[in-house]
Amino acid sequence: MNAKTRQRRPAFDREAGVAIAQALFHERGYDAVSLADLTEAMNIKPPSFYAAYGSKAALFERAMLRYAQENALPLDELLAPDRPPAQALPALLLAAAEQYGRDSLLRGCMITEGLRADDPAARQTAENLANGGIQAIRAYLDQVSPQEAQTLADYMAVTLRGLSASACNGMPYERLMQVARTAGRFIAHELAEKTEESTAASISSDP
Amino acid sequence: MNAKTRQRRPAFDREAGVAIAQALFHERGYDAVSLADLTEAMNIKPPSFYAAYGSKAALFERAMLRYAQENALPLDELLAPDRPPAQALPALLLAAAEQYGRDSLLRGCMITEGLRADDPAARQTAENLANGGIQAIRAYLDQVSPQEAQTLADYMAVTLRGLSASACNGMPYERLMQVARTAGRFIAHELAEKTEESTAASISSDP
DNA sequence: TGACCTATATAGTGAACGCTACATATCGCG
DNA sequence: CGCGATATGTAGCGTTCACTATATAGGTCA
Repeated sequence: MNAKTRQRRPAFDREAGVAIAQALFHERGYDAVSLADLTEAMNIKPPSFYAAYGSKAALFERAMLRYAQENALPLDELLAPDRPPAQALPALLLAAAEQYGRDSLLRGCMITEGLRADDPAARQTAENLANGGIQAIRAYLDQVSPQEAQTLADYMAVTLRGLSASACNGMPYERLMQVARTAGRFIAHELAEKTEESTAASISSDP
Repeated sequence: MNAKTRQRRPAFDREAGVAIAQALFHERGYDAVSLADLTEAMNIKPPSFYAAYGSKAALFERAMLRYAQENALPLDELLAPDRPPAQALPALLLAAAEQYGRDSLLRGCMITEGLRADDPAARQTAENLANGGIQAIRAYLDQVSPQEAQTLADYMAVTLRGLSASACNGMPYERLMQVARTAGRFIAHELAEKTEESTAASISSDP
């Protein structure tokens, strides 16, 4: 008993509470989920809630971080620097559409939709996470296609937000995927033309 | 009479009130605008508000109808049946981006963003108007490019929603326009290829 | 055991929400 | 001028919001 000086009694599983909150926030959005909704879903009372999480906004941040870790797109793999953009960007769009439309209840991107929260603190949290994703795309494009980086990054941002919003508004999975395929094909065509124009340019042999 | 403790002003301009509400709802969204915000902006008291408009949701509907009449994109002209889609669809995207990003305060599409209202009645109103726009695009494409109508209509819907969401989240006007130009060029390229493929094919001349 | 400590439930807090009962002020009309 | 109809201001309705003061139940240690 020397090692454990004092054991915290886990009267209720706090991580499980974060998971419950994550689902509720993803399903309905930050503002539409009330304290009463959360405490009822967790089967606890408000004082336990505040002892465990501090505030609704703080729990939202934990829920979004959990979402980012468990559900966010693997940008590191999708946007590996040795991957040509004509392959990476369509793959990213497909992966996004697949995730946004997969679960009929948890539609869209929790972070992207969190940008619309009325609460400033919650919105700021979402903005920080969303900026991370956008900057990852931008950093990748700065390496592989610096001339078109800004335009392509903005096009990706707009398309991803449109996919998330459309998913939230009920566009079926198959049609979301079809739009992602279409946008990906557009990008691939555009990049193919650019490559043809600059024929003898940097030839990065792909493994 | 000690003093006229209560003064009453002449009747206020109800249409002007709708215009004020339209601006507030567009700027902040339905849920983020409270009755206190509305009555303060109109310089009236709640009973006058309810005598004039019935409810917050009813005023939102009037404000969105006003928006649709005054600010909505001229789909009839942009999507005239005799206009080729390779010209009409990019023009629609450009017009949308132009409108969504023009006013730094009234960003995005009021109807599209109204789809996110928590209040069911307000959301239903927005959905009815939004469906009208989508169906106009779909009806145009059914005429001019029936084979690709569904996919192109969905692509347009996703891109328009992405443009509106990105505008609301602060993407600058010039970058919105650049994304719209890019997406429009993608569509034009795609449709040009389709036309080349079916050059000598069955030319079912529609009158 | 019994002091100690933490997490819990009871039962609220004040503020803001959309909305309204009521009395009073203004207007059109004779 | 007076009367009815109407619209407005004062004041407050009931509800819900995020959040908390207080006391107790239950586990951990001496």
